[in-house]
Amino acid sequence: MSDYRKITLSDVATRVGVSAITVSRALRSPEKVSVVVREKIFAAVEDLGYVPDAAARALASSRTNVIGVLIPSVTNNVFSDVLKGIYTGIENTPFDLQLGNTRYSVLSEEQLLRVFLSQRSAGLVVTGTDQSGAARALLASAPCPVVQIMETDNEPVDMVVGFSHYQAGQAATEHLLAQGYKKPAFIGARMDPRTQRRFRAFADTAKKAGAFDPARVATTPAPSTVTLGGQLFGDLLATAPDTDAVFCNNDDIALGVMFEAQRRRISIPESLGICGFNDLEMMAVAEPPITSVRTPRFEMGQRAIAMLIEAIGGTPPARPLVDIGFQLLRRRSTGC
Amino acid sequence: MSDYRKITLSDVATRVGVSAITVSRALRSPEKVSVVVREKIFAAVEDLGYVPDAAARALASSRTNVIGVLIPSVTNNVFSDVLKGIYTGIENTPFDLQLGNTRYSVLSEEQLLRVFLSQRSAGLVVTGTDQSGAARALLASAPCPVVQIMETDNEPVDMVVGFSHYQAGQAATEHLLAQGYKKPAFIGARMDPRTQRRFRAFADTAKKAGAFDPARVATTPAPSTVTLGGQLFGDLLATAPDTDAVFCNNDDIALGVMFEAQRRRISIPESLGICGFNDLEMMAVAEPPITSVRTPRFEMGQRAIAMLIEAIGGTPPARPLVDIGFQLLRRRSTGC
DNA sequence: TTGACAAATGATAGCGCTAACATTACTACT
DNA sequence: AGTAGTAATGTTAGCGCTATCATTTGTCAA
Repeated sequence: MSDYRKITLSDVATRVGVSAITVSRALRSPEKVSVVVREKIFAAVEDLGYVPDAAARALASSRTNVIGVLIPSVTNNVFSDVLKGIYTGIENTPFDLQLGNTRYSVLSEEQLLRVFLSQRSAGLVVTGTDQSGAARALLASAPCPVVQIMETDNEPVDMVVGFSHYQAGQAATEHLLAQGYKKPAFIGARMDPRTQRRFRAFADTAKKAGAFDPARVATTPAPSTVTLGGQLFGDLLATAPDTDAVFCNNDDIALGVMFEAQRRRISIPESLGICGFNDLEMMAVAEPPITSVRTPRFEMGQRAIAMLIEAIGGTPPARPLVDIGFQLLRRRSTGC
Repeated sequence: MSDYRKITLSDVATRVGVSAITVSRALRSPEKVSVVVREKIFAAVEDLGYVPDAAARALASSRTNVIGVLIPSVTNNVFSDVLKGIYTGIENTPFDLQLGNTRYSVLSEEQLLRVFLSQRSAGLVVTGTDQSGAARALLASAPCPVVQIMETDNEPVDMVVGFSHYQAGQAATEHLLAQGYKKPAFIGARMDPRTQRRFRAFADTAKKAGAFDPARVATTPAPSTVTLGGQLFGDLLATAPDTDAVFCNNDDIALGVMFEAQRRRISIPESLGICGFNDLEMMAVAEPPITSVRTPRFEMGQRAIAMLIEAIGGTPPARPLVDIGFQLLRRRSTGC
């Protein structure tokens, strides 16, 4: 690779005996080049191992094949599942991904957005609908399609794929109440906007049933872990020992609650009902299996990219708002 | 953004009253520009909201700020922890990340490598040391620094940050034997090269103690999940019901084994010892807590990027081979 | 056969930046 | 004051590709 000269368009052109622009056309819009020439060009490309220079193309055409993706965390299970869907969605397309980690900061998000826009991204995927004012303005006037993912509770800028976190929280809470639990609690970590909507749903629904007590709410801004779930459950029992059910922020928290309950010999589901969120794969096989709300994370990523690519191609989807739904999975941890 | 003309270097230059190249220098190597001019330039950049065009820079300098990262999976916990380290490592550096998902295929890996090399990546991070012959050749003659991560068992191409999976497997197996287990089993999914090295260590170590029985090995090429752990454990008990300990491929499998054992009322650690691998956060708080081998995944990513950036800067680290070690965490699941 | 028109190909310029060399401004010393 | 030497800035050209417009070739009807 050291004394290796880069193979360029004109190398291919010379080899075939045509001009560089014809090679460019053969690669970009093959239908504009005669079949004979086209095939000779493809053969030469293969032969020489020509790989187009993305930077040169971007500069010349002032377009890129880069889709910018803004997510708040690279480690969180939720987003890695969404990412997997996104990666699957761009497979066998000419698009590349550029990931931006906002770390749950609207300011980082705004800054990354500026970078992506200045680099003429072909499209953008952003998480949630709670951007800063400036960021929303940037998105609204972005020269490329934008998909917001994760939630449908707010008004989207362009397209959106998600589900209603409020409705999901409501469904979970109603389930706990329907199972006969009288004193439900909420445990939440990393109270991001979506978690907050779920909490609001919990509070509203419990209130309506006369079962809401602010003492039965344990939250923290720290990122959620199984350990933290156990600790918050401990805190909760200290202030509200009569708690008989917990709606957890997510499944990590729920697992922590389960382990801590087992440690304290609190019987699940008799003395304690547990409901998680996201339905991680292990929830179904835990002992006992844990009730959770399944969120179609992989599909969300896939759909988002599919819509984006369609829109980049010039045919924006008829329905720019996709509610991908959720599903309450009733399991033994809530007496099912 | 629609009828918005891109702000370029010469816009800034005109504003300040210098030539474009001076602005370029002020941004690239500030020490070559007088303080007075430099500050005026910075002010103008801020003022106009100038953002350099990465494509133009790449084309002109035939260098990029893109570090290519090749990992076999975007969802696996192990790699998402490594990724987190990598992301942390490039924070506040001028570098961007481009992720390539090889999906455990050496062919995909080779292809992605070609793309990254043709796009003049500033540096490369690749997973493992088991590339295809062609890929190894590409890496060996790559015009940029390369860091291999995850394992130190093989000869690296350039730099490497990892640990010995063989030694880790040995330590785990010796621990099971030392705890008095006589009939240890191995359960593994997604038998990638690193898992295979751990298995080889298990087999060698058990053999040496006269405790190896091929009937007590359950593996599958499918990706590991908690559910799969439970199933493989069931299979294992069907063929080797006298198994008294399990060394698991990873913690997901170990959790599955634990839940399945609980379901079958097999007491842990009395009738069954369980040892996992990776030490996911929840292992310490599971009930019972599960013995595992802690692997410094975050640190591995961080160190890898730090070394790479040093090398890109022209000062390759003195020791290009970093064994970052591992740690056996003895917990109740093996009677500790 | 010729003209009209479409299809196929080519020539030219320029995207925004930096490498390489050229020039000018400044400093220090004889 | 003059000169060498360095620091600061400028000029020119070109990275590899594509947009735009120009030209050539091919096709078909009259």
